[in-house]
Parts: sequence; C-alpha cells; structure tokens
Amino acid sequence: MATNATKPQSRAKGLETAGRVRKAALKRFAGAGYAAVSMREIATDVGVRPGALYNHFPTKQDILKDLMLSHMTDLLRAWDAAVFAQDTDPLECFVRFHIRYHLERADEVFISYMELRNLEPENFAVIEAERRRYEAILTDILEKGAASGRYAVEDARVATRAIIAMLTGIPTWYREGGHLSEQQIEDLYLNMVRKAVAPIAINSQRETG
Amino acid sequence: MATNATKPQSRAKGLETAGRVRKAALKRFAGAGYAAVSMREIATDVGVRPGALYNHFPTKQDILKDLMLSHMTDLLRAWDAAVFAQDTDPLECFVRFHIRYHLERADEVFISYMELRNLEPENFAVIEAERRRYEAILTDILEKGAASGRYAVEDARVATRAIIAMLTGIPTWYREGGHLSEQQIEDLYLNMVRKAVAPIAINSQRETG
DNA sequence: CTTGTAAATGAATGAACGTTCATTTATAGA
DNA sequence: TCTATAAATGAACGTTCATTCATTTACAAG
Repeated sequence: MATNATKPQSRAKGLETAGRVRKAALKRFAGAGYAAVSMREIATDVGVRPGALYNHFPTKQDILKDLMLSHMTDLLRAWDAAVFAQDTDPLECFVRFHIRYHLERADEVFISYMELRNLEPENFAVIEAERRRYEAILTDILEKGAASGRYAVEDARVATRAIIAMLTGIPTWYREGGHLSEQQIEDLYLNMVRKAVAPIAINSQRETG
Repeated sequence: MATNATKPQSRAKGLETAGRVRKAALKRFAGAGYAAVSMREIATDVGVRPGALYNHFPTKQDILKDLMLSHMTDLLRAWDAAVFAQDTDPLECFVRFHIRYHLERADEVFISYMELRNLEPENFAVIEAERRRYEAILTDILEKGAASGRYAVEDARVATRAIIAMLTGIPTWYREGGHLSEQQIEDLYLNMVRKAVAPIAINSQRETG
C-alpha cells in the first residue's frame, strides 16, 4: 500500500538527508541553472539513488520553490534581526545589510533571481510577493527621508530599483581576497548611494573639464 | 555523399531561414532560458522540421553563440555610431545611450547576461572580452572626468560596475505605457548617476531628520 | 524482541532530448 | 532544358530525463 511522494518525515536521518538535498541542489542550480541540472546529479552529490530524493521532495520543482522561498523568508527575517548602532542613518543600515547578506549568501541570491522564470506561476507569485516586501523596506526609508528633506528622490520606487540593482550586482564580480575588502566595497557603494539620493543640484551638462 | 552540417549557405532562401531561426531562438531563449528550449520548439516556430535547422547552424550551442556575439558586436558598433549634441557631457551620452539601447534590444541584452553560463568555455571567453570592451568605455569616461575634477570616483572600475548594473536593471521592470516615459526614466537615472559621481562630500551618518 | 514505518534501493516507465542521414523537393546557373 | 546543389523532409539514432513502485534495509517505540 506504501504510497510514496513525500509523507511527513519525522525520523532524524530523513531531515538530515533533506538538508543535504537542499545544499546539493543549491550548489548545482547556482552553477549550471535549474533546467540544466538533473535529479540524478543531485542524487549523486547526496550519495543516494535518484528515487530516494522523492522521499523528501515531491518534484524537482518543489526543491527550487523550497530554496527560493526559504531564501526570501530568511532575508526578511535577517533584516528584522539586524542590529546597528543607534541613530545610524537608515539608508546606511540598508546598504550595509544588503551587501553583507548578499555576499554571505551568494548562491541563494543568485538562483532567487536567475531562476524566477523556472517557477510555475503559482510559486512565482509567492516569491514575487516576498520580493516586493523587501523592496518596500527601502522605498519606505527613501520616502520618509525625502519627506524630512534628508534625501531627495524624485521617484522612490525607481530609486529603490536603481539602488537594489546596483548593490545586487556586487556578488557577480566580488571575490574574496581581491584588491578590495568587503568593508571597502561597503564604503564605496554607501558613498555612491548616499550621493545619488542627496538633496543637491547637479550643474547640468555642457560644462567642460 | 551529401555531408550535412552547415556548408556555406549561398541561396537567398537559406539566409532568410537562418534569420528566422535566430529570431525564434532569441524569443525562446529570452522567455524560457537556453537549457529549457528544444530544437523542436525552435523548428516549430520557424515552420520547418527539426533536422532542417542543421542546414543553418551546426549545433544548438552555435545558435546561442551567434546571438550573443552579434549582440555584443552590434552594441559596440552602435556606441561608435551614436550621435549627441556637441559638448554633451560624456557621462550623459553613455547613460542615455545605454538605457535606449537596452530598452530597444531587451531580449538580446537579457540572454547575453543570463545565458553566459551556458556558453562553452571557448565561446564564453570571446563574449566576456567584448563585455569588458564595453565596460572600458564607461571606465574611461569616469577616469578622464575624475582627472579633470568634473567627477569624483574613488574607484572607476567599481563605479563602472555599479552604474552599469543600475542601468541594466531597468528593462526588468520598465514597460511601455507605464506611468513613466522612456524620457523620464532617462532623466531620473541620469540625475542619480550624475550625483553618485559628483565631486561633493556627504555629511556623514548620525544626523537626524 | 517484535513491529510499524521511515528511508533507500534497483529496476523500470514513457517521453523528450540533440543530432544524423538517406532521400526528396526546389531553384539558380549553364 | 539539364544539372548541380541548396534546402527541407521523415524517420530514426542512442541517450538522458523526471518520476514511479515493489521491495529491502534500518531504526525507534512498544
């Protein structure tokens, strides 16, 4: 009678295997892309036969959904838990948090935006909603700062996307041990972001040297 | 004796079919990703049997390489051909050019950076070299501007990546007929970029309201 | 020590994959 | 009109894919 397909796991060994599946899938998806990774490859990494994966996840798609959803959940929870010195400029908090988290969890971040199109529509909607919650954090900071005159942003939603795109690009080229430390990266980007939204006028084009 | 596998096409019909293959592959690759698209799907779009594709491209990989390489070539050629009013700030030229080109050729741009990892190493190296040539254009603008005191960038390579990442993110959310025109997008981003590299000091953190 | 069941196996399923190729069809140049 | 060959067909190639399932193995609870 034994129906397969993901019953509630309870034994400790099962939970540990499920974790190894997640870890292996994460590395493979990040390296080659969801569509180019086979269940057989994941099984090999885990040290198990392909069929055994289905004791832990009903389908390959569910592994992807699990990875992406738990990433977004972790990201939002990490922001809530982040601690900065009192009175630190909220924009500085966000920029430093974002850079640190995205360098720390580069694989999760990478697949969470590279593999969006491989999510079935229902799963896509869930992830997209979380993404918007995260963006809203920065939009809120910019809007409050603009209202108080501390920042000048003409369109807070656009500025949010610009800043997040700029910061999220870092893990694509940053390598540990390169000529810039993580601290230096943070400082460089923070400075650019601060200036980008600073309440200053730029003397327009057509000036020379 | 008829060996197959991509002889030099000469007949007009063949060139036209090859073009339709490129067009169909571009749309499919952009929509679903290289690995998730089958030669059969491309053949269906073109209105031809799968085997016929091999009269025009030796492998699926060669279609991808062709699309990405010609995109980079077109991009660099378009920059060389771009015309702006005399004495226009070179940074403004670059920002406006980049946004316009990337909105115009969204599919090509998209696959050229999403499908990098699906390129075989040899093809990857070729594309990557072109990409560096393009980045060097902006780095050069920033360095010259910094030397003359017009801009202030602490690290021109980092600023280059920051700016390009910021601008390249636009096509992921911009939709024609949205509440912002392309012109408005250009102006908003240009203003942020200008300020980000402007020679100004930002009064540091810990200030309130 | 027995038992229930979680976990893994080993083998199989049908479907889809990229690619090949002998053959047919179409067409430009002689 | 004949001919060479480009272009497309239709069928097949071997391989790999995600998934299923009856069976075996391992282990915690009674």
